[in-house]
Amino acid sequence: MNEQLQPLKKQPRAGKAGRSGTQDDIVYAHIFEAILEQRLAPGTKLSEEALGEIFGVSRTIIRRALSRLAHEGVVLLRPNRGAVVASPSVEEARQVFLARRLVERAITELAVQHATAEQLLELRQMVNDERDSFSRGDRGAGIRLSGEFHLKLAEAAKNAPLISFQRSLVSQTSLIIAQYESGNRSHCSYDEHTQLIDAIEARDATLAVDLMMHHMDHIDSKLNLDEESASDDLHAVFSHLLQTKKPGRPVAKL
Amino acid sequence: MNEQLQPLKKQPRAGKAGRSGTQDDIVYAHIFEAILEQRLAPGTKLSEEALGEIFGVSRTIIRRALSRLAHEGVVLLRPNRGAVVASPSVEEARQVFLARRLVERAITELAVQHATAEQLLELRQMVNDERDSFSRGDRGAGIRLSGEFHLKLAEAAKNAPLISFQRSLVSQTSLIIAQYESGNRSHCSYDEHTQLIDAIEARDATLAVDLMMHHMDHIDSKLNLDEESASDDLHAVFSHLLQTKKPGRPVAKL
DNA sequence: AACACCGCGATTGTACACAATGGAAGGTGG
DNA sequence: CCACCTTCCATTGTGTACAATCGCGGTGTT
Repeated sequence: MNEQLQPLKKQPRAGKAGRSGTQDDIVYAHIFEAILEQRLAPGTKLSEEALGEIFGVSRTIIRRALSRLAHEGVVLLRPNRGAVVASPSVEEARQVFLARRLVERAITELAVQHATAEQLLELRQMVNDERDSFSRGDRGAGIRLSGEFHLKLAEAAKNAPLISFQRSLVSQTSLIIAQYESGNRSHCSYDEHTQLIDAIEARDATLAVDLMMHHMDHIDSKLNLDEESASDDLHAVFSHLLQTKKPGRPVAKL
Repeated sequence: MNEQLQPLKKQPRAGKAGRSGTQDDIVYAHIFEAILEQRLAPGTKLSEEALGEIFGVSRTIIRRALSRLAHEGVVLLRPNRGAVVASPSVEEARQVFLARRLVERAITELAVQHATAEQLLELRQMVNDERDSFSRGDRGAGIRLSGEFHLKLAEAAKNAPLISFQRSLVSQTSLIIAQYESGNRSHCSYDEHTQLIDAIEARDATLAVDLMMHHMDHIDSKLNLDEESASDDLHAVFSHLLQTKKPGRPVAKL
């Protein structure tokens, strides 16, 4: 029953002993990462007790983490029925992408105004990491890092509500990509990220926004959202019916 | 020690007794309302035990409600120090308003496309309620209803992420208005709301967006955010220092 | 007299025990 | 043989007890 995932009990805590409040974040981060890297498939049931045992904490902590994940839209919390990894429908995916275009445009404009040299440097570093995991063939990490790039960009926009919203949107986008990505093409071409940074550094708002919008187009076009999504869509439809303890075994009968 | 606030124990619950899952929402809604109607001043400490006694539920429920309020930005959750009513700084207020302009523009455009006749009717009804509480002199309810109008409009836009974001923004805006509103002028002139509905019903996107942007301007202009906010700002700065058990008594010495 | 240290009280953080809900399997009647 | 109902079990929802942490006041020392 226990897959090994991460044995991580509470670590010895190299730093201050007082910050016990980090346990939530550890659990949250690990589940989040697992979902984005598709080690947890959409529709998988997230039992509180099982997770508690895995991470070595009580259900209280797990529950908080799940609640937070639910608020960001990557986990679906059904009353009295437990939590499952969200499986966004095509319509939900469309809504997320619409909202993202909106937010990304605003963030880009603001980043052109406010981004510091240091932040631009950090952004370039992230693109490097991204390229590394791509060449390493680590698809999951690639998706995650690509998301973190957009989140970092949001921070450069210096608007707290937008950052928070962007975090939620990026999370859901990553989930959607993991679920719907068509080919083996790269998810977020890091070239585009580099060009974007250049435009921002040049303080060219028009160009930057333009690049960002094209970037969004490219992400869209890599997904099977439009018509041909029948197969994946079907999977999404059924995935929340199977109480998939053991993913990969097709239980539903056609 | 016990101010009377709301004696409300758990109400007899006209409906089913089984749906105890609503308790969260009840507590959440009441605290939220109390904050928006300024019965709870910014900076007021929200003790879990006290709230639990007031509402007749255990700390577990209170904690969830507070966590949710914190996520929406109307409550500040300090680790090991408890929760206080948020007191947005001028800078934070600016960021919220910037984000709102963005979102309101998008929502308006989408509402023009998607609003149904029924939704428009509901919106008109809400404006009526708003006018009523204004004429009744119930400022708190007015602020709340005005916020609910904008939230309802977001629902007409039919985009779940935007609705969720708008809820958070409206909450924070209401708090900001409660904290910074200058005169006794009406917060959200319901005339503008009516005109907005008309424009949406006429499917005139340009006009509707224009009206909405002017509406935002008017809200801005009623606040003391710009320069003269010294006094209120000072209050905001100190308010999170006083552990105000008994609000209304100025403890800090100028 | 002022600073620093130590212990105390109050409040939050965590874990656990019990109650309640929902689904599933088994039994019975048509 | 199928459908419906009943019973049971697994899992979540809630309350509460205990432990940890933080701020505060007293006391001793320089």
